[in-house]
Amino acid sequence: MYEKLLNCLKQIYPLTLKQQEEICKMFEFQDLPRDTILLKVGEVCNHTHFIVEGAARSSYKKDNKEFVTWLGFEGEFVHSAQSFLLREPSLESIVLISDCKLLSLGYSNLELLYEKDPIWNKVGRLLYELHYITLQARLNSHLSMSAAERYDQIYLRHPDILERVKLVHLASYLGMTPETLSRLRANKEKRQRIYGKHH
Amino acid sequence: MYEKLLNCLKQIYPLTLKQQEEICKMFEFQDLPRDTILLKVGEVCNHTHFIVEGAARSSYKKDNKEFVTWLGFEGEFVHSAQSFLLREPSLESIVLISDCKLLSLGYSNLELLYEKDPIWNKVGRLLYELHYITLQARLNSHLSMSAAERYDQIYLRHPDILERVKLVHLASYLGMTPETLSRLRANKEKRQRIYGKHH
DNA sequence: GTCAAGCCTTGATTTATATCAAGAAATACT
DNA sequence: AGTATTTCTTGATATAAATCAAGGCTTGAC
Repeated sequence: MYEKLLNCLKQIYPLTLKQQEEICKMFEFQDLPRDTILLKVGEVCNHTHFIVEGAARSSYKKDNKEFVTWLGFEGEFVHSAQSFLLREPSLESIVLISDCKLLSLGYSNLELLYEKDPIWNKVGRLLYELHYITLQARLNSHLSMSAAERYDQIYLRHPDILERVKLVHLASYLGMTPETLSRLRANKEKRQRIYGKHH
Repeated sequence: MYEKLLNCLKQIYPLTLKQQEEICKMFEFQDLPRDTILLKVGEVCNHTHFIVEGAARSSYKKDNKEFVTWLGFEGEFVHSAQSFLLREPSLESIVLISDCKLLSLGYSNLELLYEKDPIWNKVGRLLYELHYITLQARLNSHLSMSAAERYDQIYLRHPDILERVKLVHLASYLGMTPETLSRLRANKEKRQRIYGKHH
């Protein structure tokens, strides 16, 4: 149960057995059905959830439209960074896309960890550094890529996502309408041939 | 000279006098003219620069077009996160927009700090957490806002930017062409009146 | 198996923004 | 000061993607 979590953390930084034990004690296991709402807009996010199995999405609404800010899968942490870290009402909600096994860490438990052993500040720092780099790449894809390029990129890197996430949500995550995504999917082969000529 | 740096850090986390001294020793002062290239694409970013005075931009090229990923001013740190943290060739370049006074911290000196006192891991973590939240807000503005809304937002929050940054670069930073930004600027009052009716 | 609900696709049309092009302002250069 | 270069504005046109609208699949419920 805790293996995946420990693997994830050990990839960031080597941990002693004692440290591994220490951190596992802080997490609480949850087995939740699909469509469970982990966090609502306006609530303060009090947990970060490590996804052992399943998938989740973060999103917010504006003008009655849903905007997906994040899609998370096995081996990743979910929370509203803005709410969890700044201790303010969340601007986004978090909902399970499929049945999930989660390991959840409360904010106060995380604070205890930070106080107990400085190693956790280091792990936290490294985790956030990586998240930042990932997010920057995503922002760049919006600055300099077309809808088709963004679709092709995710198709290449995470083909599995397409099957696990509803079209509407993937479209929103990629910053386009479901209709556009549907058409891109249908035209895939055609585009591929055209690109081939140039590159 | 070091005041601004220390103020910035102390706002993140309180520092003892000893710690303040310790960190200041690690920074090197630089007074550089506008258009100085701090980092080229393909080089490994070996410093993070704290801007004491002046402004800088990060950007990359694609299809001969420049995309501005970041604009930085007094009181902020500049570096290519991807290159500095992952120790790889940078995907973006960093150029000074105006004459700048910088306090620059080498990667190896930062590592020394991290080893010397665990407090710096905490400070680093908090800094990156904040950066992450800021970047997420920027991504959201691309997911759910129109070009006009993005312009109006920066106009409200950082009206000074408009005067300090060339139109081309601000446009790129906001994810639009210079022509579009120019027109938005010209239409500002007209839009304001229309918004007024609805909100 | 049939019906209903939700999800995806496809087509026609509209719209925001990009592109292309030329001229006007501003800035820097000698 | 006067010219050259860069930067900004404005207009005309093109285009990617959104919106509107309808129909066809899936999936699940009874």
